[in-house]
Amino acid sequence: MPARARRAEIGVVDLARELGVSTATVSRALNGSDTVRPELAQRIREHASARGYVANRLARALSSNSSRAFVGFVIPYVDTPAYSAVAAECARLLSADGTQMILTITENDPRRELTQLQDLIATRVAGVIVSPSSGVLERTRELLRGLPTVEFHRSAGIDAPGVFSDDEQALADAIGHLAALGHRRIGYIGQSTAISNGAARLGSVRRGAELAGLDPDTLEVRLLEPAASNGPRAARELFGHPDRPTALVVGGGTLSMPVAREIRAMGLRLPDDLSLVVYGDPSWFALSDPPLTTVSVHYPELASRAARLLLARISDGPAPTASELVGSTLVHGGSTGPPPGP
Amino acid sequence: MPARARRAEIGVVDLARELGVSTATVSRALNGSDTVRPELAQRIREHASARGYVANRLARALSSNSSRAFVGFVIPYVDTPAYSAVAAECARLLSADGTQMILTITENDPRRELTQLQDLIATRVAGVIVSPSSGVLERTRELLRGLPTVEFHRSAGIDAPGVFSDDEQALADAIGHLAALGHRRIGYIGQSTAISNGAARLGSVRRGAELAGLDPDTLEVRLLEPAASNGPRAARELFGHPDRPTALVVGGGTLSMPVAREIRAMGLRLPDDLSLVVYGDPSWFALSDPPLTTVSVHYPELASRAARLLLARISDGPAPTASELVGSTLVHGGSTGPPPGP
DNA sequence: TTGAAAGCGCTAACAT
DNA sequence: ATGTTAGCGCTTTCAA
Repeated sequence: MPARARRAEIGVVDLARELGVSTATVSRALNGSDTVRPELAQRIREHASARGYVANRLARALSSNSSRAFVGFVIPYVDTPAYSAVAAECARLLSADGTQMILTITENDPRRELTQLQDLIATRVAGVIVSPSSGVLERTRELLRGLPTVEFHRSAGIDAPGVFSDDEQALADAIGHLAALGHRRIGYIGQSTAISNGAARLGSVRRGAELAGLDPDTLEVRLLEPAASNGPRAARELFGHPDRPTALVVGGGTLSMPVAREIRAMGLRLPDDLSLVVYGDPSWFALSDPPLTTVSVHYPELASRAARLLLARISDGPAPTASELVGSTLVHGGSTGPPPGP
Repeated sequence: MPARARRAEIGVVDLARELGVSTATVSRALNGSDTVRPELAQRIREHASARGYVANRLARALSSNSSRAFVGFVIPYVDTPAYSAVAAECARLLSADGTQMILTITENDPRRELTQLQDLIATRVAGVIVSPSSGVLERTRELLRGLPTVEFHRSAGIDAPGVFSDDEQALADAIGHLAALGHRRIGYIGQSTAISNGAARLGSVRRGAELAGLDPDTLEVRLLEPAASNGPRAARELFGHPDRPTALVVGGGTLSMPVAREIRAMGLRLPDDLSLVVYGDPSWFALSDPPLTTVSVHYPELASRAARLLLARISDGPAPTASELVGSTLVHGGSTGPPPGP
């Protein structure tokens, strides 16, 4: 017969005792069940709030075996607008729903991703919003299939609904724009095709080239894992010699800033020596002189859709099953112009 | 006699039954208690992992009335490096400790801040890392006092240890640098003194002026709530006319980018028309031409100290009580030079 | 409409 | 070193 530690906080039993009702009635009143006499319910709620009662979310979630107390938010990084903007908006919307958001950063490491997902399941999260790593493990896929899941930015190839940026048009526009200016040798630095959107974006760029009457095979392509240090190296490879392309399109949010910095550090003038199109949030590239032409992704829109999708999935209603696309747009800065004359 | 829903997952009782031991022994083995015969413990752990057992964190936290399952991370915004870099590092370190981080965004709204804190307490978080809003409510302070708390960036005036950027030297250096270049009329756009570090930074700037032999009262100061839209307005007020200061120091991470953009939009050339010093992470200002001189804050260092401080506070050892300061440094870009000639 | 009591899955006090 | 059992604080079934 254990003698547990003192109980500082007040709980349903206290309320019940103080009001001369049962804990069941208290619980029902506090959860807005309609089987409690309205006047009683009112009295209970008032007393609870007067006593400063706050329900223990752990106990609540453990008891009602399924609850929406927590959701997991699993992303590779958070210190880039592609993720931080989405994290902010999701935290906002979920908080309004009374759901707490557990943030985990995979650093694009599949093993960490798996571990974190297991831990989230151990917390009995109602669902997860996830932007998968580039090498999702099979076991991770299985776990995700057993959980209300919403993907964003990247897909792990499970059949969960997701929210993705549709860059096809904007990337094709970018190539078309460069071709119209007279560029014939165009470089592309993008994400590895191991990442779902890496493949899609490369496809869009190639299609854009075709539409513009260029042979897609003449594109000078570098596909990278989305780590900051990879971008600059690719930039030096492509542009570190006189016989270089006259234009560059960067197809990844994490790559854009480092590549742009490297280009700048190499002393190439925009757009005189090189025309540059980056990817992401144009406001981050507005300080550049000239401001950079950007494939602009609408992160807040993407975020609110992702959050809404998850909320719908973990609610009682019909679960949405279709993915959603948010179109990006080409925003003209001043970093593109005619190719340098011979 | 309730007949609850099916139990899909396996639990300690299953393991105990299958191995012919008690649940207590299973629990002890799994938690690395030294009172279990090593060989048995080993067998239990192997069996558990073979059966894919994952402990229910909710039950664990509820039972052992105090646990380190969760901590809260309460910040005004997350889509700016000052917060996202810290969030990333804390998530990393806490995750390594097996602690899950619940992210909440206050949007600098004191009422939301209070609600979120109450919800975190309801989840029985082991502690919170918090960057308070500008108008922390008294009730919020009380709650924080009852919780292992670590502050960063800003202080709510409770006596919790915290990690802060010490900008005194760097800001004084900035003013000194400008004065040495010949500037006599210097503008300062900073955060409201309602925010702890707003007051500190203003003090540093004034002291820097004194040291440089300038009258601090000649500084042209605008103190703002840290919302993105306030910066540009202040910039226009200070520089939207011919009789303007010749230099500007911005003393806030959220203000720097918008102010710099506005300066640029106003057509002022750096450093010919105006010398500019911003605040934050220099890599975000490196794209500018010239790169901006920056009071550079060491966010990752700050973050790892905050996480470590919280981990120490919620551990058994002696609780750290002292705040830590991380010095910032003035990083010279090319945005500062002599004042324009008459 | 309300109450009694059985869990949710785990940990820990006490006994052996 | 191991087992028994009483909780953690809530929700929910069943009975009244």
